[in-house]
Amino acid sequence: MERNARMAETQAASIPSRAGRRRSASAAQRGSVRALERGLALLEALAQTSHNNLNDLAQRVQLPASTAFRLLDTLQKHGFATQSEQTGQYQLGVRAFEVGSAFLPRLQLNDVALPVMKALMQEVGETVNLAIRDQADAVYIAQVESGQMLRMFTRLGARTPAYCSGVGKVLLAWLPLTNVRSLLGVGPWPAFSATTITAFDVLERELVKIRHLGYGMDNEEREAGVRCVAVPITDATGSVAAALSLSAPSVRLSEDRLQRTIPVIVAAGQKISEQLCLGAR
Amino acid sequence: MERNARMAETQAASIPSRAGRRRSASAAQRGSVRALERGLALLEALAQTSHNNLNDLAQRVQLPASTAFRLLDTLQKHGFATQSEQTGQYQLGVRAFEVGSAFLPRLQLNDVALPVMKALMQEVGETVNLAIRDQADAVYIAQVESGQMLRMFTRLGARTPAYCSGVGKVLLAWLPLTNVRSLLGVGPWPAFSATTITAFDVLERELVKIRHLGYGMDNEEREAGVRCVAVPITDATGSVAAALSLSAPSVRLSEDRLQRTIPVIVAAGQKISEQLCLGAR
DNA sequence: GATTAATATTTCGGCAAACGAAAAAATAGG
DNA sequence: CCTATTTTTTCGTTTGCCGAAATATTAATC
Repeated sequence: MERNARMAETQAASIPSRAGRRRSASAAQRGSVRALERGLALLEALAQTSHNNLNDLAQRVQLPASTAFRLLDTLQKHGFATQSEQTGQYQLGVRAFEVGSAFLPRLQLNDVALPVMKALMQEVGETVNLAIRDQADAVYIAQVESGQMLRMFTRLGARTPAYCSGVGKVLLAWLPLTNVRSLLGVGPWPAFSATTITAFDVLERELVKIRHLGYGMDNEEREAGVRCVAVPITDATGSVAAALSLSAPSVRLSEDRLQRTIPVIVAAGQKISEQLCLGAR
Repeated sequence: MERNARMAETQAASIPSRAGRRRSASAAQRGSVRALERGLALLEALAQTSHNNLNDLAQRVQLPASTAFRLLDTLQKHGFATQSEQTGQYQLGVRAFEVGSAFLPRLQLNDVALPVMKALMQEVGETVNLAIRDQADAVYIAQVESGQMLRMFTRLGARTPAYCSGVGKVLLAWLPLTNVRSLLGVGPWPAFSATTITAFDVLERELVKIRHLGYGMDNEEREAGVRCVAVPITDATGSVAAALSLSAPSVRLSEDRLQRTIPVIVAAGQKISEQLCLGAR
């Protein structure tokens, strides 16, 4: 509260004494370490595409080539980037992967969630995903793919807006409404399909419904032809830590089959939640 | 070649003109961006343990607390770190995971390797791993776990010395011997079990054997009671890009069963390699 | 609930360290 | 062989980082 107030003030008014420095294009955050910020920006740029030459990268992060070079060189020395010997192109390094991998054990994934997810996939025969929330997005952190020929493609670590996905809406549903508003803004948000929710009041009603039912649906809101059912995973403190979802092509997920499937997914979500509580010493 | 010569020279002789600066404790790499280096060090520190308070972190990366604070603050603003609201402890952020996840598609994992790995696991009923080499280590980048009660535990993204693992030795086997020497040094290397190879000449003979047979074994060299068979995966250029392995408790992997299993693994490796060639436009 | 201890955050002046323009070297293309 | 493009190095300038120390915050102890 007090903290938020102060931060907002700092960011908005910013540096009352010294007058002429704010308009420096890339809005140097107050108190941030620029060199690190730039390095991280390069890391993200490297993560986006796999073939990057120096000039492109420099352009994309808005830096002079020589500066980008020095930063990339540093990233490389520490294994966060590599440079192809022949083409000279830059790629993401293994160390980025190693460090990133250390993020997962947070939810006791392998021990708790994955076995249940596998069983669920077996029972229903469709792809099962686990996602957590980051700001206004859902980030997929685990998945068990169905053996079906036609199936959803979601890369691990991929991110999708919360307002238009099953997992996303579930992750928002138990948040105070004011938080939801400050995360998403008041809309309207871009539509990905005919059924995408783009207005705040519609989303609000949807979230109420999700809280009431205990599960959420994505009825082709992100992508035409794809439905999904999502349930919350709660941690030991009782707050929503993640969302479990089952997603399938609409053609395979008739209203009938859907209704029969929902209890199974809900049960799986509860099972994971319970085990998380137990595991929390 | 010419490039290597120059690099070696630069690294070895280094800074012929200016004399007195090299011994500055944390050996500031020539031409590296210090702030970024320090930030990356913090990122790695965050990846090692999940509960980190400021002072511990600062200590571990050898920085004054205020400096570490500023860097962590920057990491946090960009989502690479988070700070627990109540305890104030720092953790790795989702963005680190997202960025790291982008590393995997390099090997067309989901499309090519994983299906074959799944099939292999089904057929043999033991855990299957995929690893790549980074310097003198092997890093696990994919795995399909067996349903067995007793099974190997290897975290994705984990790293193991190359000289004492099946995948590691395979990843070394087709490297020029001089490279192997400069990567590993001349030994002796620490032993993890009774059978760990600790001397260079022993390893050298082992690598010759692996090249000859087309597969490598780890006979409890890393951990007592664990055997594994590993085969190389070659990319479109014909060089060894990764290693595929099957690992199992020795009690389940008798000499007899082992011999019958080897051809299956070799075939799986070849299948992945072939498909990688095709996929390389 | 006052006192102490431990830890997290902010301040601030000095100066190393990062910066970027420009030159040089390497590489590719014609 | 020359030109065009991209990568790498150099170097003088100054900015933005640094870290000691002050302050705020939280937890622990009596």
